Amino acid sequence: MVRLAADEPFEPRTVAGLDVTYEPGSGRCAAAVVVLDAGTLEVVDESTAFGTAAFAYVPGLLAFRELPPLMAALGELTVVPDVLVCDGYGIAHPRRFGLASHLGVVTDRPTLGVAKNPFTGVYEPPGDDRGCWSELREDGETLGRVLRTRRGVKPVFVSVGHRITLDRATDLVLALCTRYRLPEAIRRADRLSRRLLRGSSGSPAAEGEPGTGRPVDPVERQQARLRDGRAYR
DNA sequence: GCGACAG
DNA sequence: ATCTTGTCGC
Repeated sequence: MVRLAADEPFEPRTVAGLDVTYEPGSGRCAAAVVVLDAGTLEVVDESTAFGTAAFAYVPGLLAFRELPPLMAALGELTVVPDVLVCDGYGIAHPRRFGLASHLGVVTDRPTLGVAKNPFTGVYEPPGDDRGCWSELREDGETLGRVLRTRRGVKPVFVSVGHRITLDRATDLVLALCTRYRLPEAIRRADRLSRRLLRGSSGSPAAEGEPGTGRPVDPVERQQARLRDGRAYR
């Protein structure tokens, strides 16, 4: 297994953005993963999965709600991304283990979290220019950064998930924010999951690629990959 | 005790 | 997260 040393340059070639969209009334949801070329930001691969929320949203338990559909979607990818950009928090969590942390451990991939709203910790507003940031702290420790990705816009909250430093996470987020407040990878995943959920009313299991000898069910396919040691190892 | 609280 | 039009500003 290839593992980077703490001070080794981190040059991801592919970056995955992840997101889940929910249907208003029911617990029906759609997860999407969009993989971009880290240099050109062009789409390299994308995958989706339908799901049903197992329980109502509870602050602090987001990972347990979104991990299943996100893992199902990840299992549909044809590539293993170099880093996962999650919609939410990593270490900046009441128990220091948010969605990005979970996804990192389960996939054994570098991960980071980008949140649109504050959760836990205190901070001062960062400067108005793109790239300005302030520390998100709690109990004398640094949990993440409040980062301005565009001049004058509301900052985002960046935190480490797994196998990445806060410096690299910050750099990567800025590199992914070329035109909007949020990283391009997350915006793409958001759009895809929305489109998927809107454009389907009945059968929640109409996904899959026919003709391939692999399992059509996302969960089974992911399990098969793990058995073969080909995914996230 | 009360309020706040990622998506 | 989602319900939702127009509107102000760069």
